[in-house]
Amino acid sequence: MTPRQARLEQQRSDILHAAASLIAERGFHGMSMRDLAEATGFGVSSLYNYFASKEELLAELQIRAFETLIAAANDSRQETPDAAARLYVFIFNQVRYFIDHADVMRVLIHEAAALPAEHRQRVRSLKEAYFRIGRDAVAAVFAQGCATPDTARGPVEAVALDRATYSIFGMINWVWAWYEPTLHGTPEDVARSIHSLAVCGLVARCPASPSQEELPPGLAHRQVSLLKRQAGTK
Amino acid sequence: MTPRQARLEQQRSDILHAAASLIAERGFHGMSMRDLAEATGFGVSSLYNYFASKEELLAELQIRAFETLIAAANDSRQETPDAAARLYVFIFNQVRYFIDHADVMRVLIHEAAALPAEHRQRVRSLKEAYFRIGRDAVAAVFAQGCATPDTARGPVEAVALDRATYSIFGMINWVWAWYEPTLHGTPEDVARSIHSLAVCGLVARCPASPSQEELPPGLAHRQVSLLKRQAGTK
DNA sequence: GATTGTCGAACGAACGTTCGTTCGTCAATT
DNA sequence: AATTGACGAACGAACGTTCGTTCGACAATC
Repeated sequence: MTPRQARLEQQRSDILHAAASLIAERGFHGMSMRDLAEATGFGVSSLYNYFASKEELLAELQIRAFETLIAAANDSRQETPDAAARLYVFIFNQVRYFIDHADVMRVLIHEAAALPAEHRQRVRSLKEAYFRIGRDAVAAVFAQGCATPDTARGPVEAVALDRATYSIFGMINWVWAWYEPTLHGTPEDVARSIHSLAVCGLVARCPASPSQEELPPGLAHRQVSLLKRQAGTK
Repeated sequence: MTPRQARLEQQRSDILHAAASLIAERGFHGMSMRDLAEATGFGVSSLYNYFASKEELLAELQIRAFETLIAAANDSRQETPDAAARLYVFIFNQVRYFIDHADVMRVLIHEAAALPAEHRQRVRSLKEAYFRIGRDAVAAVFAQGCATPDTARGPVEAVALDRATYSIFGMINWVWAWYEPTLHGTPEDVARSIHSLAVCGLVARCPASPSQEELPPGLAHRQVSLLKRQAGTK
């Protein structure tokens, strides 16, 4: 990659960072290109050297975010054979990512509908791919639980599995709305609470508590950065 | 109430209905007063006979919604002595309300930050009051679970209780993002899935399954309507 | 019972501002 | 000499809001 392209990519990334912050604060329609220009230090018109329109800027932001999320989830997929532990890794990765990039998270959740129809489909398919990864992790835990001798549950229907998966995503996605580092513990605490609720529930005796044992420090704890910055900047 | 006032209230309610739908679709900043005028059949300026500003319209929408939610939750609070069953009623009420009024729900979740500072505080206190109701229900289930002899859990710390409560709210609040009546079962199915996940988890043997027994058909199933319409008008 | 006055309610037009976007220019880099 | 990238100026459109006016219903007056 020529230094020309590197510099261009760097500045596109900077603009996306600033845009994520502003959109998270005021919504897509609430952020003006003049706001974004002031935040980045560019003139208003210079932004159009990097993105064709305001909408394409939003689309690029969401696409990059989901691609990063999917890559991180895939990387740490087959680390451990235990289903409950794998689910914990999945939950923790996403929780920490959302806590580290709260503004991007808000954009992902809030502004899917603001996209033009063309980019909508691309983002939706990425979202569905990510959902399937999560559902596989949930299904594995489900199957493992059903295999225990003292439960008489039959095989889980697909609809119920979908509902359970969406509910678990709900717990994770809602973190942006309430989490305060000074009030609610570490990201690990949050991930443990969610995982424990998902696997064991509020009152049941928990047959699998993988939250205690430490995670492999490699891929699972790898720092995922949505909009990658060049080394040395900021 | 004089028929004059009744008519005025009726039309305020109509406008709020239309606004909820438009804001849910495009966001607060994405809805223009001209859009709202066209949707309601009023002229643009006539809207200002009913609301002082666009922001006050949003504030009124949110305040009414939370007041309705709180009233419904309070009504069905002490129906049954069983903690798990009470939690189910709480979950089901909110799930059904969100399914019936998906647009209002989206406004509540998305547009809290768009409020001016004055109304912000009022909405926030309502939200906190509602949270406390939910947390009490969760705490009761927690305490009941801890009392069972085969678990060795100590008393639940306040922080963990908060995290669990927020997570359960997350499952419920996320429903708007995925629920499709033709794909994901009835509202009762959704509430049962969430409640089962909250109380029993994915794999644990469930000590309390109150979802099977029917609910009292009175207050718990009472239809809650956010923006009350006069009888007889569509 | 006709006339008059009051007032709420709805409107079109226009306000000043801000929106996203385009264009021509010009300095800096290659 | 050629290309890139940053810029201010300007565009038409749309924004939230205000204004003056009009219309029709209802009570009080004659």
